[in-house]
Amino acid sequence: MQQRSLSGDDRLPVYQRLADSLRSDVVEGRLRPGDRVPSENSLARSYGLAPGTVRKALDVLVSERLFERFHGRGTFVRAPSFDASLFRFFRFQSASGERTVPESRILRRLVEPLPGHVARCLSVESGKPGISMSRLRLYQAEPVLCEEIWLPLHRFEAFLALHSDAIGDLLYPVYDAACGQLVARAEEALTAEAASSETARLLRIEPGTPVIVIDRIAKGYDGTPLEWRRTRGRADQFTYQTEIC
Amino acid sequence: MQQRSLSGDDRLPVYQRLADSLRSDVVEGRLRPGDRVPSENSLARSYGLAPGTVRKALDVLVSERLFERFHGRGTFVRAPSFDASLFRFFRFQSASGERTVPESRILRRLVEPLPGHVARCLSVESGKPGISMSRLRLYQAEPVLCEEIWLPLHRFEAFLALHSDAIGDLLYPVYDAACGQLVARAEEALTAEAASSETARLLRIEPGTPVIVIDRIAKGYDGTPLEWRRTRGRADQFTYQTEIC
DNA sequence: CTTTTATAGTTCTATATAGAAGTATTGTTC
DNA sequence: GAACAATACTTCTATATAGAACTATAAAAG
Repeated sequence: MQQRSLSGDDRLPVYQRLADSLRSDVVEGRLRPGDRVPSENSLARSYGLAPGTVRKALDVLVSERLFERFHGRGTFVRAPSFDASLFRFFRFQSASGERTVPESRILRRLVEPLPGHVARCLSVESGKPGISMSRLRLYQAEPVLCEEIWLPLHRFEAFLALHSDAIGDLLYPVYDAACGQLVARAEEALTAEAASSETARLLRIEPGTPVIVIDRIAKGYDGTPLEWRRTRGRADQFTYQTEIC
Repeated sequence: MQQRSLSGDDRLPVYQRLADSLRSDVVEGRLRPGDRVPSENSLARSYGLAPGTVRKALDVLVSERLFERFHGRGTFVRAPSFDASLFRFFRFQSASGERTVPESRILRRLVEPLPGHVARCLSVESGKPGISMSRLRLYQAEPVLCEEIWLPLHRFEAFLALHSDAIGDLLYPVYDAACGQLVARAEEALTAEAASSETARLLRIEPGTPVIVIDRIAKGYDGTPLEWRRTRGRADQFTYQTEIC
């Protein structure tokens, strides 16, 4: 274990610089989700720091939800979890109450120029080619959500080549495996609107009925936007709960 | 400064027990929002603990957003802020873009038996008397939100006696001043529905238009539910933004 | 093979200490 | 009075150390 030193602005506290260093280990792929982070003592040795300082750096990353710690086992890079976010809020009343990932059915997948508002969100020039998808999500054979998804083609060419039945119910693992694109976090914006005829047909509801609309921009560890997604679902099956203070 | 000792389950870590002790100082009113918390050193002295242990206890309470610290100034009991929560999400397009508290107009205030679902949320028996209010909130003379509010009468009798013009645009300061009821946090549940004729009339929209519905239960520092509130606003002026990971 | 025991690793708690960095007040100088 | 300097107080950073608590693996015992 060789001696390592901290780069970056040396006016910053040491624990911050160590946190930055470890964070960039994740951003640049030297540490991947699920990987074990070196132990506090070994980090202290290899950086020549006091254990307390190392621990404080890890505190930062744990509170960012980038790492997670387990008493006696170690510290690990946390794997982000997204679908909880959607399916905690849409309550698809299963009599039993168990939570399963809904079935996904891709209705359409083709290459088209990215529309302006999507291109802006993805930080690419408007008109550049993108992959456009329509997806329907079903719960116990009932359609519950419909989605429009856009990907920038230059990052996801390998995705086009995939057979439809090679794509499971979750997309992000496929993005990783086929295109090397890791989704780290996402920004969501929630609103409501009256169902268009198209949406109403897909969700089998009356046009004009309120639907919840969730726009999501998924980003990599380095912050580059990877996917734009708009999800619609029946408002009467939706509640978002939160605590404020 | 006399020696103090920690009560509670002595199998818990010392810093947790100190955090519990300070938290109950807030719950039981010995420390109020805005108050200064004794300094880390003086807490260490008075409890006979190492400064690092005290600091760790304060870390807990800061991360709970109960306290806030200022480098060089001190540690204080944080005053909760609620209206940000609503008005960050309803964007009432003011050309200028400044954020002001909307005007409030109480349309109705009377004593009625609490309906079942409200009584349950307020942890009182169904049928017990409550204060029922309708309130309209206006932004630049435009009605933007309408609210139904219920209070348990036995805690808010003094509120009935108030003249209408003694009630400002914000209710929680009045609850505190008139009834000694401090709101510490709230649980909110958000959904959408089609506007009823009543709601449509108040908000000056077409019946059937999607509206956002926010149910809120406001609670005191000790967790007792104090107020039930249902707020409705035009969905087309609403977005809720969040980051997930 | 199963169970128990030892051991080595991990995070977690707690102490003690020293000084840096930031803020508010008080006193001094002009 | 205004500007500056000294001060006392605050939180913040960093070090060093010791042992508790927990987990996984390896060794020993049955």
